Order: sequence, then structure tokens, then C-alpha cells
Amino acid sequence: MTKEKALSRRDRNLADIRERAIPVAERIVLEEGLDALNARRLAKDVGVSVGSLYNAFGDLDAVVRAVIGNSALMLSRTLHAAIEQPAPDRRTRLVALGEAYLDFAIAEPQRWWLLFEYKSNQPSDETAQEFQLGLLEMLVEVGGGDPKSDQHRQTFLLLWASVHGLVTLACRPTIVAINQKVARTYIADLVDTGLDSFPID
Amino acid sequence: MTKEKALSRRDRNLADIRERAIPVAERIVLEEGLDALNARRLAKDVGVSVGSLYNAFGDLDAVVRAVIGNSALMLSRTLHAAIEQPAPDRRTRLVALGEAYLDFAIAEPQRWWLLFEYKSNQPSDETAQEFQLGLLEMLVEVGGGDPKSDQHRQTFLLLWASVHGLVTLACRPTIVAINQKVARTYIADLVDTGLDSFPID
DNA sequence: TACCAAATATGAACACTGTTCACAATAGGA
DNA sequence: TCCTATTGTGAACAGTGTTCATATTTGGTA
Repeated sequence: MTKEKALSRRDRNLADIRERAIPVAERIVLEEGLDALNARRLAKDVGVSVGSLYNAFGDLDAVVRAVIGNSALMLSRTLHAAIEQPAPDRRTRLVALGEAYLDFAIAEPQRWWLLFEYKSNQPSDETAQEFQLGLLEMLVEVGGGDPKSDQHRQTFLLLWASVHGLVTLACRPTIVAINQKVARTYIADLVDTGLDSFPID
Repeated sequence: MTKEKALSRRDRNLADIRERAIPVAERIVLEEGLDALNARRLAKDVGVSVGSLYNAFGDLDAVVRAVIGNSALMLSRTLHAAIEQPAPDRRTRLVALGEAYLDFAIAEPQRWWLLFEYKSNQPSDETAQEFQLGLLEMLVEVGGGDPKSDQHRQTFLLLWASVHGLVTLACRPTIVAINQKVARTYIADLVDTGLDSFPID
């Protein structure tokens, strides 16, 4: 009993620090960029010592992963909302999904960058992997494919990759200014391409 | 005269160090990853002091940019070779270009990563920007578009983005193992999509 | 309430970065 | 042969992430 209580107390306190630290870290990352986030700065802003931070998170990468987790949840909800509307056909739903993808990237460029560009210290980050798998599942489901069929998953993976490439480029104003409306149109074209190469239909 | 000679000597020596350091840095990056490259290690391997390295390059980022420059040249040559063959039609040429893009990424994943994933300290890296603009020019030319037309550039930019997204995903074995043959087929589909939405033709 | 063992908080210290700069070595012309 | 300017050197600086001996606090127990 003693051990259990002690453990529960430990968990509660560690959870408290996590709950307080994650929003602070999120604010720093979104407002000042990932480079502005470091252990001492975060500890000071949260009001704890660096040691406590490490007790709660293990390492700084875990803090970033937590922030990324929030962003993943936001994108996931946005996409689910986009396909919850009365859906005429799967093509329309897929296009809506792709456009929501683009809209999120444009509205939340920092979160987008974190989600897809940040390299975690953990080579196989379970959160990111689950999230990306979730996107694929959603895509296969909306597209009317069989989630168990490797061929279907393969096809939608390629569709997703092409849309993702488009969105990624649209978010980088470095090379050539990309026309947002043209990009939206092209998403529909990519969906058509994906559906055309979709073996079932 | 004195000043000129002094300058030429300086240039020659700095150039010498650069010539020796870049291959060493390249070897480290390709064999052990970018994280294995640091000033002291590189200086030791080259046989100079860290100070001399900084005299020659300014900062470590410049060393990485030099390595990236090599890789950009390699990819550029590969792509030019892919479209130098007798070309029946522009679709075939575009597909060949896309497939060469994919082949390079699969054959040289480290260089591919450096080219498109590395974030330089210089926000607007002229080398990378020129390189990416060069790719776009090549694409527009092969596709029979007008390099001066913003609309044509826009269309081929989107085509490039979708193919790039595909190739990028094909290089990451993290999520779902992607079938290389399917990816090649899909590249042809993406080219068709791009050509369909190509206003001229 | 007073005590104490276990859990937690702390920040100085360590190892490692990129980068600088006072100084030593070295050059090449007078 | 000197002498000045150019170049090479690595100790030192500022900044990382991370650890760990130590101090503090906690909550059950006597």
C-alpha cells in the first residue's frame, strides 16, 4: 500500500510539472521558434529547476514531442471535421481532406513544421508514427479502400505523399511564390490521379 | 603589387584548405552522418587547427553548404543525363526525369537528405536556391513550357512538388514500406496529371 | 504531535558544441 | 638580414543537454 501511494504521489507531481511545462514550451516554440527552447530557459519560465524538468520528461526531446503531440491532435481534429460534413461522394471527401490539410499548413506553419520536419532523438517516435498511420487509415477509409489491403494502403500512401509534397512546398515561400488557389485546384487533380490508379473502384 | 600578391597567396592557401577539407567533411557526413561532423573532429582529420578551418570557411555551416553543393552538382548531372537521351515526346522525358529523381534519392539517401532536409544557418542560401530554381527551369524546359510564363512555372512547380513528396516518402522506410515499382508507376501518373492541367498543350 | 525513511527538488558541475582572438610562426619583399 | 604583414594555433568563452550529490519536503507511523 505504501509503495502504491508513493508511486501515485510521484505520478501526480510529475504530471503537474508536465501539465505546466508543456503550454509554456508550446508558447516559446510557436512564438520564438524551436531554437529558443532550451532546458534552463524553460525551467525558469515554468518556475522549476532543470532537474525537476528532467525528472518529469527524461530529456528535452520529450518536451518537444509533447508539443508535437498537441499539434498532431489539432491537425487530426481539423481533418476529422473536414470529412464529417454530409459527403456526396468519396472524391469530394478526399478533396476536402486535402484542402483541410493545406489550410492547416497555411494557418499553422510552425505546428506544421514541427509535425513533419522535426527530427526526434528517438529514431522511431511512437507518437509521430501512430499519428501518420492514423492519417493513412483515415485516408483509406474516406477513399473507400480496404484498410487491410496492402495494395489499397499503398495507393493512398502515394496519394498522400503527393498532396503532402504540394502542401510542404506551398508553405515555403522561399523558392517561388505559389498561388494558393492553384494549389487547391491541383489537390483535386491529385485526388483524381489517385482514384484513377485505385484498382478497385 | 604588394597587396595583390599578398591577396593571391592568401587566396591560394585558403583554397588549399578548402579543397582538402571538403572531401574529408563529405566522407564524415556520408559515412557517419551530419551529427558526426564538428569543428575539432574535422580539423584533426584534415590536419589543421580549428582556427585555420574558420579562416577558410567562416563557419561550420559553410562546410556543410560546400558538401551540399557537391551533391547538388551530382543530382543535376544525373538529371541532365536522364533527358539527354533521344526523346520521343515530352511526357516520356518528364517521366524519365521523375524516375531519375527517384533513383538518385534511393541510391544516395544521405545526399538527398542533405539537399532537401538540411536547414542552413543562412536563411536564404543562394546555392540551394539557385539549385532548386535550376531544377524548375529544367522541368519547364523539358515539359515544353515557357520559362517566362508564371503560369507555366506554377504548373511545373506543382508537378515537381508532388513528385518530390512521393520520392521523399519513398526514402523514409519508417511508416509503411513503399513499393518501388508502384512508386515509379505513380510518377508517370503524376506527370500525366501535370500535363493535363498544363494550359498550353 | 513528533519522527523518519522515502520521494522529490535543486543547481553546481560535466562533457560537448560553435566560435573567437591574442599570440606565435611564417612568409616574402626591401 | 631584417621587418612587416599574413597566416596558423589552440586555449578560452559562451552556450548547449544532461547528470547527480545534496538539501528539502512529504506522508505515513509511533
